Amino acid sequence: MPQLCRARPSHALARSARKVIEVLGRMGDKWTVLAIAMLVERPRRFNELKRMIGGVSQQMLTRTLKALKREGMLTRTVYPTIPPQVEYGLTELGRSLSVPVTHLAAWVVEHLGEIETHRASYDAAG
Amino acid sequence: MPQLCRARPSHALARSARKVIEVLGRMGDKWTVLAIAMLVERPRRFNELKRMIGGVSQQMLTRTLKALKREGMLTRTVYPTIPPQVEYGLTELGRSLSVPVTHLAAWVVEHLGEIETHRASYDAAG
DNA sequence: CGGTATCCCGTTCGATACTG
DNA sequence: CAGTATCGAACGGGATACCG
Repeated sequence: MPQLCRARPSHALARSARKVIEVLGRMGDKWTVLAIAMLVERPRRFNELKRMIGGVSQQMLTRTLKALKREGMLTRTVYPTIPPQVEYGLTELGRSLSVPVTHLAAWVVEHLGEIETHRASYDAAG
Repeated sequence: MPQLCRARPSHALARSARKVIEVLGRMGDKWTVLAIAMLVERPRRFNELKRMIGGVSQQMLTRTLKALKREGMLTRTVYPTIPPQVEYGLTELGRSLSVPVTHLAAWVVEHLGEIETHRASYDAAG
């Protein structure tokens, strides 16, 4: 693990900063994390994902999946049936990413109450 | 830890999804992660952070720090000297967040080459 | 079914200038 | 030094309609 937790962690991060935040930015892409999370269990079809996530437009889901495929996070398998089927699944890279992402998501879930308390008191009093 | 890695992880995530992705979105906020990373070592002053991060506008850094303060991730200490000094430091909450964030950043650093390879071949051939 | 194309609005963000 | 104010440019992202 390229030293991030070593002597001067900030510098190690700063060095690869641009590229890292770019990829990290994708995690913030509203749907990326959810899409990955939905696929941890098993591969799923397009509309299946759309239903599960809920509130995502067809276009945004398409964009998200395409971006993830571009980065080698998931596979896209087309079954030339009628009507056509397209199945998305995590690659090994995507599966490996899902680990730290899940941990981060777990942290958020765990501390959500605390965060909202802070927000409330900040907004109320400053 | 509200079950995220249990039987049906996707559903557990989907339930708190909206709020989680909102907070997770902040991680994607271009500079949030970097700001947190820069403060892991020790508290720092505004322009010190600005210099370290590099490429961030004064306004965006202000916004980022304000948002993080609002969520209780960091403290803001004003020393009424002339010229004024303002020091930012991680709270316990922020420090606890820095753990999974650092892991995720480490994952990105570790797999950056792989990701870029995928992107290149995707862009070249499709 | 699983997309792509088009339009259009709100927000984001950088640059610049000004304040305490 | 550490902000706030204001202004455009760029982008994200929804709605809709159409294609293979």
